[in-house]
Amino acid sequence: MRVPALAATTMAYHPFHAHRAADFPMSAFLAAQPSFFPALTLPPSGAPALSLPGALGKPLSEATLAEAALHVQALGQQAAHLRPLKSLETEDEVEDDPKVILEAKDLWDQFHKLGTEMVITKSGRRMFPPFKVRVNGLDKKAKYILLMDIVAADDCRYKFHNSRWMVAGKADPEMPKRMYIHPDSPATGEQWMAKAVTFHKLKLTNNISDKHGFTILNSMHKYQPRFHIVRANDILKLPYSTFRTYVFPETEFIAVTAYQNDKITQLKIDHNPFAKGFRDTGNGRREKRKQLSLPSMRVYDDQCKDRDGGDSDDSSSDPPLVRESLHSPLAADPVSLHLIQASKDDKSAANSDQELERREERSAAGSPGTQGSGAESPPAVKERDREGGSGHPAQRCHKDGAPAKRKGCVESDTCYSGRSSDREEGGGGGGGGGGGGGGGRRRKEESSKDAESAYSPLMIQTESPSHMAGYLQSLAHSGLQSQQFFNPLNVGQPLFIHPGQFAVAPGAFSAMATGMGHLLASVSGAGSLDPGLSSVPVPGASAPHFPFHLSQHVLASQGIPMTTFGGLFPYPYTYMAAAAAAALPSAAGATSSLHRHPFLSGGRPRLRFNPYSIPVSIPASTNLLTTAMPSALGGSDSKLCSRGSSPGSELNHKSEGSGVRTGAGGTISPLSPKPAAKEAMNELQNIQRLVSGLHSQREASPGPPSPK
Amino acid sequence: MRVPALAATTMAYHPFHAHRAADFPMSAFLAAQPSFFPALTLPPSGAPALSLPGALGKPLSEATLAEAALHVQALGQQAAHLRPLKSLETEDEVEDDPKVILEAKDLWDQFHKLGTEMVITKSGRRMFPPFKVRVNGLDKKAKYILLMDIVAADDCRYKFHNSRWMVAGKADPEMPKRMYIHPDSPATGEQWMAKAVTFHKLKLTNNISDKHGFTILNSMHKYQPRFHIVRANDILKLPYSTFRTYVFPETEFIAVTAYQNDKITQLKIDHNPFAKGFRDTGNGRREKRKQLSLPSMRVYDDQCKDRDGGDSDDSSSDPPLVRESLHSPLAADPVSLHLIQASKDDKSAANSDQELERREERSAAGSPGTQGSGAESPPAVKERDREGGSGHPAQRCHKDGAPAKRKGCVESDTCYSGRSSDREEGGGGGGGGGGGGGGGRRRKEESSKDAESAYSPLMIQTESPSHMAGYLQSLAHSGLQSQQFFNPLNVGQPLFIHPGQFAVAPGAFSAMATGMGHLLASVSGAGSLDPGLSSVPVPGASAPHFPFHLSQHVLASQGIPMTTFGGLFPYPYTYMAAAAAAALPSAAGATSSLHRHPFLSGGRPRLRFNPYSIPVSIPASTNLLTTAMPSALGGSDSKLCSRGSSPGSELNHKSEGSGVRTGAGGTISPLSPKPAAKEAMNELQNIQRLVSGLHSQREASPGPPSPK
DNA sequence: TGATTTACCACCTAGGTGCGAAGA
DNA sequence: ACTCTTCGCACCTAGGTGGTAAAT
Repeated sequence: MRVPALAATTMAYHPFHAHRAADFPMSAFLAAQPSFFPALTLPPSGAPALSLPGALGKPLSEATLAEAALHVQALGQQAAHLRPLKSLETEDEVEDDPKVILEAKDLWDQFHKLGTEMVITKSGRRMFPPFKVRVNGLDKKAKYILLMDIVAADDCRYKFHNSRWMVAGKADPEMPKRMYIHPDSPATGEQWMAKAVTFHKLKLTNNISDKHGFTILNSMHKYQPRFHIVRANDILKLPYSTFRTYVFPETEFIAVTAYQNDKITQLKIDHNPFAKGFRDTGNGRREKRKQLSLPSMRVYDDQCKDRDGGDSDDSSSDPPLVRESLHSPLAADPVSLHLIQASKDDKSAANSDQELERREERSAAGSPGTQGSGAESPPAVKERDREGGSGHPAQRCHKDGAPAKRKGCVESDTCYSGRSSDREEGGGGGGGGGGGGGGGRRRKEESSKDAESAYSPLMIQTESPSHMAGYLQSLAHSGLQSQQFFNPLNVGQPLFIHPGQFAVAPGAFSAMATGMGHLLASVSGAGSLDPGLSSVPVPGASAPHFPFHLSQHVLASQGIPMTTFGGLFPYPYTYMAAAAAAALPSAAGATSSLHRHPFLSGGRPRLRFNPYSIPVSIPASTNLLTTAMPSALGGSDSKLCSRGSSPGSELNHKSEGSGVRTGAGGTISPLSPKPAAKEAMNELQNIQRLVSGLHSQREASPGPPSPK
Repeated sequence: MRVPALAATTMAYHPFHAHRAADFPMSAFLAAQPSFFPALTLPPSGAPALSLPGALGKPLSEATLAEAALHVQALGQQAAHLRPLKSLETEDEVEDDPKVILEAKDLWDQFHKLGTEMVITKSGRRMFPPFKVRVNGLDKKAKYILLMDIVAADDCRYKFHNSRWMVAGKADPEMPKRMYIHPDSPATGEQWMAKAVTFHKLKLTNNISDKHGFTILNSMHKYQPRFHIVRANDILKLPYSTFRTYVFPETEFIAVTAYQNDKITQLKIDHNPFAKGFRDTGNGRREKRKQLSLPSMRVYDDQCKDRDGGDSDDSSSDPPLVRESLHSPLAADPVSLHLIQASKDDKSAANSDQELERREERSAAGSPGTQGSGAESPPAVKERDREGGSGHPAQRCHKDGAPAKRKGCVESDTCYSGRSSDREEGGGGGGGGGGGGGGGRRRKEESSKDAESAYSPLMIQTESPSHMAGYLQSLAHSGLQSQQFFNPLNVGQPLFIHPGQFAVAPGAFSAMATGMGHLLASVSGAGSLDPGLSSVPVPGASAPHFPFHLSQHVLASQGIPMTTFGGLFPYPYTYMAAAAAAALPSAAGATSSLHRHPFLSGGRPRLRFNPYSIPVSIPASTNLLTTAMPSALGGSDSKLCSRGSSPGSELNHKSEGSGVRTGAGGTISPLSPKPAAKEAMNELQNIQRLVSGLHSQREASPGPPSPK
């Protein structure tokens, strides 16, 4: 147990890319890299529920940042150090150190291996493996707002051909993405930690005219869900707050209007209670899917009825998640077993009783077949940071093949996590190793430019009402139902450990996160690559549009057009940080980052903005600047995590041999605050351009991010 | 249209009655009287969405109060004056003037006429006519918390014998009642006003060990739902905020474990979509209820699918409400028709477009059979107030029979709104006039004592966190689902007009409400009586228990024991004001009041407190003091509103002849602040007694309240 | 025996699923 | 042909209703 695998992440700058009218690909960039801005990811192993100062909102000097980064780096290599560091005081008077665990990680992994597909319909469709996480390490009394959004994972459009996902051209323009604020927000850390936080209310649609506030996606495009934690007691303060973003690569998916991969269909039918009618239980379910002998029926919903305490989010009808590894033949992959086992091991943040209970449940119910014995050596990750410094490669391969960069598509037939149609396809038992797609081929499309340190790590905690207030008020947290089901055992445990939990100078991490840190390192569990980091502070936005999406249903019911949100952003600067996710075996390799305003500000109805877009009213005149992470780092990854790996299609598919857990060779990506500033400026300008109708097409600039 | 009927209410002091261990009957008192503390009720007719200063929390001199009262009085007689008064500045910088309309009032009326029954089950049961209101007059930007609770309506236990509800003894001890905070709270006035606010998530149960946070009621006991509006941007501030309470007498009901009155059963089946399976639609519904020929099927759910915009509250499965008068034979009561018509008339707060739209819908969809032509001469009500002044009888008989006092039960076979088993029982068309119960017999059980103005209109807006914070945090507004259905036409329109909308000295009314005003007059629509008013400031409570019930489901899911709430109250003083509800024909005669902490503080598990109970730690040594409203005022009422009227069983059952609309002879009840003060003191003492285990039995003191 | 209370059930409403035919 | 998209459906999950019969 306790694989001390840590991956230090570095910063990467991605050129601001405006290939879509009024659509800021920012989100896409971030999504492209499993890890975003500065953030630390550590294996939960041995990490008790640290309540270290996760101070937010304080600017930090670069020097401090550097130190912090170093600290992180050091820590990143020895998770054991986490505990002793715990005794630091926070700046914000609030001690938190969020740790996020993806629920039903094994189920997600099963889908991920096949190439997850999510149906999008006009009327809105839920995600099937429900996006559900458990959060620990929050300050009990402090209030938090939890959100999630779904951003483009790359620039490609796909097609499912010959049982494989192939890149089918460049991505279509993205509709502005919305931040889905968990209906229980804001709530105290204690409340959030009391139960799993689910977002099953979030619905996906392909209806660009959707009035419900659902997330509009493009069919046949790849997306990456993201989870954000913001310490704020009022949604009105969201814009001025620091975001801690967590990305679980295994939740990546391709939006479809109809399932393409029969295996995915079968997996959905096998695990989604609502599709029970299609199971081969003797009843007359539809034809099709006969070939795939799927003896493992009802694995998902059995023993899943909500445990007491239910989960959060609202509504009632949310099917229970698989508590542990499924015995479905598709899940019999050896790799799965290993990962699952690991999951059981990671016991980070074992402070709360409930957490302990959860663990116990997990262990007790653990499915023998899928869980091996934890303690695989996690990938040793290196971290290097600071402005202009060389990048630190964030290891990441937590059961996945070639991580690499995402952005950019090669219009070839490179398969997307094609899935080992051959492997583990057969029936019951353990499947073969990594099957599937093309080799780990990756491209660095993001052109990294250096921006002048035009702005310093300014952490403008603007508390002024601003014009946004109006929008906010009209939305103000609208309570929705709290979920009552879903209480599966914690299968996947996030390996991410927030910087706050490290004993760096008080507030160091927070400062980084809020102001310009961007130095946080992320620990990648299995030697996964793509430690892409990007920090994109955007100066001078002053538009009043409220980019948050409080609640799809609520808004819809209130007749509040989603278009009300989005629009120009009222901040002088916006930061976005990304860190490689820790990918310890079994732990949900969440990629997290600290940044500000990760949401889109897609105001004008027709002008589409990505969640990270921040239209500003500054005279347009420059070009984009984005730091690209070394996407082709996956050398070692290829071995352990190789799998389909077309330029834009190999995030984390199919976990391979057990070797995954051992940090594959890591590449170092640059991690410095300055570049971020420059980038911000550039982004701003870019935004300007976009706003003014000038759509610049982002070009892929291969090569690792240039640290400045 | 626009029946200018106005009823001025006066204050009545009811003796504090402690017939139940640790249970403060305060709530019962309030519930007993349709009107509570100082508050104004005015017909919405001609009253555009006034945004008058509804300043809260400012003390006012008695002189001012007197003036205000006079003003109110004058206004009460001429609704037209309302508009000009609108241009006053508020003290709180917030302008609001809440007006509440009960949705599906006609349906409620139908039930009320028969004697509404609500099933309570171990697993929790919703209320059927869903408690749903529309709110107007709120400050668009200010944030409000909306709540509701259900308090005992009297001291009796009932039994259904010979098709009649008879008093069957004294009430059993009440379990602590919880405040059900609407899950969307806090939200802006704009949000609240955008759609109907429903509380269908609130569930009733008879399981005293309920862990879901449902409202625990005693079977065979009568209850009165109440609605509260609190201007506060944080639930944490609830304890220190002013409550504006609205009571809709027609929502009174008797809790049962199984329906007693077949007519009620049939009405439920006819209108509750979920009971559609029991309708006589040829299908094989259960036997029984064959006798009641009920041709009006599906009246409720037809054309009721939620209009866009849905209603608020959460969850999804909330059946739509009848938009207008139902054509069910049971609804054919002539009185109903009249009232309904009136309801259509009141257009107060016609400022918002949506409001206008609603009205249009209402008119358009109005059911001919049940709605007559508005413009019935509203009951001219007289109001007299001021300290020690003679009481002003709040006319109230809004389709109901003898209002009278509630508290106290006569263990005889006096029938409870027995209902006109004979009348309108027959079939389809319009029914007869008021059928039913016994004559308007009422008793003044509350002994009115004069208390020295020991305390002044203190409006302690305690903003300190207090110990309650802890509880609050653990509860903090938990978002629940927003409702998506229910969008019937606005059938019932509240006649209540908050004092704030009158042009008295700025803050005058608010002061009254918050501090000790207790002078607010309430306009009672139909010459109903029971203008009972009671103000009960309770000094020196300091317990930390949090009496709020954020969300049943949420709390339950979070495993937060409801017992956490309740307990001693952390305020030095608590005021409760009651005003007679305006009972214009058709308008939902909501009784409203301004007061603080209307919720219970029932801390000790076994010691039950009523919502208004405020255990204090002051040395016990005095006796109760409650101002009793002239319950026997109903001379004219008897004629118009007579109906079953056993001491504790004749709140508002069966609307009688059309005369209801014309202010029946009004009796004047005393309305003065001083008495209130005294009462407060007495109540305090009473509380003391209760806390110390001394249970004093309240005795009915006949006769109108003795103003000081 | 009679008054209530419970547990269980059939029947509904709501709405989440993938299927499969029909479009585009 | 193909590749997607759309729409109505059958089948489920969730859970709200009163009936019924048994229990209290």
